[in-house]
Amino acid sequence: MPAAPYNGEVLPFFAAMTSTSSAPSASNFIRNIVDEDNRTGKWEGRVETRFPPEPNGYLHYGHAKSICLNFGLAESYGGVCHLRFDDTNPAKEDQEYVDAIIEAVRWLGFDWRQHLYFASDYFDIMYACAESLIKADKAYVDSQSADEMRVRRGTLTEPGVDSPCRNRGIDENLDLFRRMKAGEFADGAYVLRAKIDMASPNINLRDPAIYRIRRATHHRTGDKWCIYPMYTFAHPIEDAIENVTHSICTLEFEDQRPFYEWLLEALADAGHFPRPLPHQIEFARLNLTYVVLSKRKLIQLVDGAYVSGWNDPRLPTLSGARRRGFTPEGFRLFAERIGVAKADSWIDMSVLEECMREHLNDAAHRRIAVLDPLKLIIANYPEGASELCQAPNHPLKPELGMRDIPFSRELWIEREDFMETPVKGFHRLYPGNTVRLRYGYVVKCTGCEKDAAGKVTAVFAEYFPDSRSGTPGADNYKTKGNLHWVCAAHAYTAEVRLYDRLFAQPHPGQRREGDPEGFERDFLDDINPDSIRVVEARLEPALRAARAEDRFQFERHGYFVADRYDSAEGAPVFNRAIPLKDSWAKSGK
RNA sequence: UGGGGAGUCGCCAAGUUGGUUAAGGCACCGGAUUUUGAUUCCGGUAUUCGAGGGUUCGAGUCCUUCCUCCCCAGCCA
Repeated sequence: MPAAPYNGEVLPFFAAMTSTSSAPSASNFIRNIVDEDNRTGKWEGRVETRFPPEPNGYLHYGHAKSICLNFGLAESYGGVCHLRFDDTNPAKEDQEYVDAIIEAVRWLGFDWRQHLYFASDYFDIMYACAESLIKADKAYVDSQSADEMRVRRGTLTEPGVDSPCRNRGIDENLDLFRRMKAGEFADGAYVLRAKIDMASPNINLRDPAIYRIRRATHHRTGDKWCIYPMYTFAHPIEDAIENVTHSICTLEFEDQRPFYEWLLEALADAGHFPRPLPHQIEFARLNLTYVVLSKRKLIQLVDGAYVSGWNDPRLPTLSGARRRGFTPEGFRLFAERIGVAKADSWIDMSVLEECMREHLNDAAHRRIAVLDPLKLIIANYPEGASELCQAPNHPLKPELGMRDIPFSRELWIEREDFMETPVKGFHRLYPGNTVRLRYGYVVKCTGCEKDAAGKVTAVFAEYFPDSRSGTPGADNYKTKGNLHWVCAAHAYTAEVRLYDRLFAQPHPGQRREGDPEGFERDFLDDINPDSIRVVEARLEPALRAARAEDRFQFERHGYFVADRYDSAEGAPVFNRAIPLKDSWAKSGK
């Protein structure tokens, strides 16, 4: 069914929307942990997760995996998932991103109910936590420069050495920290550090910095603060404040978990938080072929104008996906299908594409579009005459009704559906062959007309008046070919963008066989030069009424969506989300 | 060479305290239906769990040695 513009309602859960999947959630290590917690009663049955983006960029496919994981987990255990903005670094963040992130998560169909939070709302509590750490002699103010700190941190194989400030007295630490807050010192002059163990084999435990002086206007707190907590310190506190039970993050934070636990234990000892404390669990982030997901590379693509912007349909951003015609249901299916584990893995882009097809096949109304028009003239059809043929909106769902398609003497057919001298196995139009014009008549090709350059300019055929679809005579005709067409006199001519994968290589920028030793390949060199093709297509008249974001299957072509930005009332333009599978093309013709 | 993780079919991924023939999905290959060369539907596809030793009546699951890959030395998240 055509998608209505988003109206603020939460989409029903995927399982209820499609007939293609009702598989229960597969078992995974996180669900096992939750099951075990429920068995022991650790959280008294409560499941509370959170999706905690930093508002410093646009969400991409990788975030979709995390969103589906966190919200999906809460959903299936009757819990809640918070949407929390981890806005602890004012230098990088902006309201523009929080708006875009909210829109994207909502688009995916998830509901955080009243649980919309900002780390910046906790700055007072975080500050209080820092003071109590100092009072417990578990934090100190360091006056070393960043360089000095780096040098004394040691290396992967050598222990670090204590800072000269490590044994500063509690009162002095408290005084300095308060003055840091009061704005008495320049940026970088001091930093608050947790006091743990400079010789720890885990570098994250070598007295990590937890508060820094940073004069920058925060998008929410303005200039109220000149000191800001570091992620390391802020995140566990955010989880604890919100009573999060399972704090799910990606693998690179594994080494951070000991600190997460050290901090929360210390704060629980000081009476800030009750036990049990939130449990950090790490999973492998999404890696997808034929695309890049790193923020740095996405920025290069946008800034370098390799794409039209953050919502370019070829970009793996969620705003791009939406514009492309990908669907929330498709993403949920995808998340379910790829699973969750700790092993680094690469998912092939075709898996995502197939998920989109699966949902779209179920949801999209069928329409007819000729993307590369070639004139077909039915010589024995009365000139000036026309009639209406009927076609189902969805062959698998007769209840969705039919629509009328005009038919007359001159039609547009797909250029690739005609061959003057057919290759073997070709059963479309060629001189002497008979095919059915879908929903219309059976027609016999009689020849074609060519221009001086030898290019076919028109194809001729004769129709069988008693072969019309839906009439008794239709059954007397058997054809292998079954072509789509659009009446030339009634066609709606519109721009259609045919998108393809952004990169031509599964691993953009990765060294390939044959590359000279030491050669550094630039991922930009692997951009697919044909990732977009714009055509002027001839569409069946009904398509003129399509509204922004309406999705269709253009029969024999693929799934398309009316562009949400460039479509005007009565004048939609379309984007191809994904082509249909084509075993004929795949066979090499 | 310090620490933390991971290695089960082409790609993902289940595999409870060791117990008959190693889930499932995708892809792929057959075949059936089909007015989309689509969809749908059947059927097939790991004597083997990174490699080698060992324990055991029995090991993907326990022990051991080794190999490979990923992450960590921001006052980023």
